Amino acid sequence: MEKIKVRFAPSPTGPLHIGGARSALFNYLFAANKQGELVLRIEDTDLDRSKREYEDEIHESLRWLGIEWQEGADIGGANGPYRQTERLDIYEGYTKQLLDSGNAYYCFCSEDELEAERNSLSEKGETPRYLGKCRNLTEEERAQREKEGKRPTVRFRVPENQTILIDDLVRGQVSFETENMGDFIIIKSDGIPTYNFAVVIDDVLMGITHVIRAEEHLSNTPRQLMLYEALGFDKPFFAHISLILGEDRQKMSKRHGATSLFQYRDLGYLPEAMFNFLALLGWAPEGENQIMTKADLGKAFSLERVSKSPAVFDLDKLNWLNQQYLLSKSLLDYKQLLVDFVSKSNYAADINKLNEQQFNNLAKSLQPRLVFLGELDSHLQILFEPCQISEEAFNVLKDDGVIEVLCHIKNNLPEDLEVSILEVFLKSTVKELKIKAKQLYMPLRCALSGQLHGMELPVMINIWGRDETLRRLTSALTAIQA
RNA sequence: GGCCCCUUGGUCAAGCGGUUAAGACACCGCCCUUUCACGGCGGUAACAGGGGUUCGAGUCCCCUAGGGGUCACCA
Repeated sequence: MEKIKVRFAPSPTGPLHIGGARSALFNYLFAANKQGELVLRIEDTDLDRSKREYEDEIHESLRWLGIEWQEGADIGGANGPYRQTERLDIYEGYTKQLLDSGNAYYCFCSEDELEAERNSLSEKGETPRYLGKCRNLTEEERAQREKEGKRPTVRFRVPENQTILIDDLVRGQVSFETENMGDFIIIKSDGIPTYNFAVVIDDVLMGITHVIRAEEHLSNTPRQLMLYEALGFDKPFFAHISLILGEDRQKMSKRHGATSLFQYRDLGYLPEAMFNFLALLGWAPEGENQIMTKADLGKAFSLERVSKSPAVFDLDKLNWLNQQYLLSKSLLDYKQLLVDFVSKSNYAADINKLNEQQFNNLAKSLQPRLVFLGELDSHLQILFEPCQISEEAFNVLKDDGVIEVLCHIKNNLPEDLEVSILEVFLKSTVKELKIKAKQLYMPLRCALSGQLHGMELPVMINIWGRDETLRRLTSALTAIQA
């Protein structure tokens, strides 16, 4: 059987978004499942918006996610170049072929004219489209316009009254009528091909067997199919996957908060969690297990199980997955994660001052608590910034008996603040004062950290040291009595 | 607006003519516990509506409604 080959073809006009990442991921998983190959092609025909830095960022984002490809702009390959602006001479021959066969023609209409045409059609309730003004220009008319200095576009002549059928691997058979399509531009007036044209030629020349892309491309597919036909190319299989929506069921956009992959990386999400999460959006494995490695996912993936309906991006689930992956790290790996993450924060120096024992305790205490590494900051703030007592914490401190408990601790705090000694001390204090554990730990936590939640008290006290701990106790007592 | 696609709990989703309609996240409750977490156990909650087809419909067909996509010299 022919080797499966898929591609991900982003436009370098911005950072890699969640949706793009998911398309890349599905392509990758499909290839992995079939022992196929993945091509990474850069569709940079929008000269104004394409930027090399975005291209680099997209490559970097994909690598971070854990996606690998066999051919691409950054690594080359046998079917390059992989940047569309470097393939202009290739497209030229096919344009000529289409022009010669009468499947394409020059169009001299101005953008204003075209817009006016679309508007008037739209007002009449019809599909805005090109009506074909330049469809049958004579040689003379053409020469005349050229002499006037007009730079033409090249349009594809859409066959009339035809039904174009798409056999889509996820959506089944979808049909479009050519009558409301209008001749579309394949070469812009600056000589650069449009997406619909370049994509067809590249997919064919690069040997792509399966085009897996987002649903927004579904309505472009009939145009591409006509191009395959006119050029005499064999068609690949198509699979259009549904979109990812924000919580308000609208297409993901900036107002949905973090939408680029790197924003999640910077927030401290793990690539393996993101990979797992994205794979589960719009696809479901056969079993009930949700936590799956890259290899598991590759083994299990199939287009038949890809959902047709759009999926809402569920941050709660991502958070849960991330926490699960964080929890599964060894202490050593977890510490490395903390070190890397904290190196970019304000507390790098403070962390550096901790001895190994303290850092181990910190890491162990943090591991079951952090959903994503970005939450680290608030914990370190409690540790290294002056105490700010929150309103809820203050309410706890106002309870009966709190002052006695805090005073007792203040007066009896051991000299040696070893964590195990503190644990024993707190436990015996509970017994000694004949109170419930909660009546000791909660007020003490509130007094020292100003918060209701946080790391184990002995760990924090050990890091603060005797002076700082006493200072915090004193100031909390003062605040209560004020 | 035209065209196309989609519709099972709040969310992701299993189901592919006969099920007590899975599972996961979230939520709630209980347990564990040295507070907070982690963990364990349990619970609430769904086939958009209306017509058909069929002995039987979440599953097939039609209509309606809702949502989404697309109609560029953007991809």
